[in-house]
Amino acid sequence: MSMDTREDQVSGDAGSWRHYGPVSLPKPLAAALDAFAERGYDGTSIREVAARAGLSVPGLYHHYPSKQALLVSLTTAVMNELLDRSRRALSEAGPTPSERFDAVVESLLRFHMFRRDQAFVASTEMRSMEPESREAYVALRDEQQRMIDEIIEAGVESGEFTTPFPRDAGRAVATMCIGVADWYRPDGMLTPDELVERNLAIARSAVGAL
Amino acid sequence: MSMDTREDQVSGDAGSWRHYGPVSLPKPLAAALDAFAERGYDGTSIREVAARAGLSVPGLYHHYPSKQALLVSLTTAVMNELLDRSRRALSEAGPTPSERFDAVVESLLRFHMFRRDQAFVASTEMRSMEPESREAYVALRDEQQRMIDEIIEAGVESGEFTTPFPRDAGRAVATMCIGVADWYRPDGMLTPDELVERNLAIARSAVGAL
DNA sequence: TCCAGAACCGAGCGATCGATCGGTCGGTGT
DNA sequence: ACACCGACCGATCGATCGCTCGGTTCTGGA
Repeated sequence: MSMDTREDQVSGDAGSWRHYGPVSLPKPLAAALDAFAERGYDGTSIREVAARAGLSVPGLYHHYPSKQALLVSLTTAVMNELLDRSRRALSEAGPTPSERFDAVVESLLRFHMFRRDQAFVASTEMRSMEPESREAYVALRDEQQRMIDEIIEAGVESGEFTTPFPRDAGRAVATMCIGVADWYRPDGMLTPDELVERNLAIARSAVGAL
Repeated sequence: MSMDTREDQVSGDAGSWRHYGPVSLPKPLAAALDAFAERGYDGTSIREVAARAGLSVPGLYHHYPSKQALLVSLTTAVMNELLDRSRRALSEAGPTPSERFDAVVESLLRFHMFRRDQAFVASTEMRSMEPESREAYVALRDEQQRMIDEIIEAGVESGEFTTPFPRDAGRAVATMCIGVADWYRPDGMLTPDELVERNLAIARSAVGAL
């Protein structure tokens, strides 16, 4: 199927950071994602993943050396895509903190809608990851948080944001965006665009945007 | 130890809704709580729980009929205490939506700080609960959400809150409060009172409180 | 003093877990 | 023609899972 060697880790969509195609993950990873999202990492057997991938158990182990490797590949791909999209959103945004804030928050919101399962699995199964992989994941997560915090601080300095508690507001905004993965349903009453508009407005008021 | 028959489910603290004593859970439940918080429900063996409780496996099964019963008792106790404290906070609060909003949000914030592990386990292990128990849990959760939503709606009607999206703001506020359990650490730099003050201010601005 | 019942335990049940062994099979290069 | 390799699988490994059987020990009331 693939004409090149490495296409595993990256689900890289080269289009706009706003556009989300279907998931585009190797079949075993997609199977693991579905199973982990439904039953959790420890609640999912390697046999279940193999069956969903249309493989035997040894067939699955031919592609991935362990159950843990499935989880690590999954979470790594998730965080890389999230950071990549956030950076692209920032690079297209205007120079003011307000514009940059809107860009990152919108990117975060959209990601947690359209990559809901991946984001959910990654954040809930952090504790199932071995220390080394978990630290790498946390580092990427912190990087995302830092992006938000720095923009908010810049906005407070420039006077565009009036919050007396920039750090706490930053955490609240990130929590709200990540929380989208907990409740968003594609068949909900509001369109993604409407949800982005509303939650972005709430995020703005949380930092005291004028 | 206990002078009466039933003291299991309820950890009821009769004092102020603001005051939190130590956890006060039967030893097996406390053991299950610690283990579930660390490794998750499926990642925890019944032997691990028994060992932490200072019991043999049959000794543990003498008190609780199944692993699932441990989880159900735990989550039921959590939600009952949360709702009880929220209702007491409301009953002590003034009549205006602003006062009532502050009371529920402060109660939610404090609960997720001082009952961090219980709240965390309850919300993350929802999917490990059998349908019947999960529905009961979700019902209590929805009741808590409804408390917030109704207050916000009343505040919008009275003109005290200016948010154009009351439902979305309500979800954002609840998400922020519940998210406290994800990051709060007792040895953090800010005191619980400071964190309540800051996050309450953020919650107020999320609903457009004047 | 006796005993009923609560509280507990060592041993082990069948089932399932993650992982592996020793292969088969089809396609590719020479 | 033949060696080779990636892709895959049936069978099974030892370990561990949730749970139970058949007991023993502890304790308070009659």
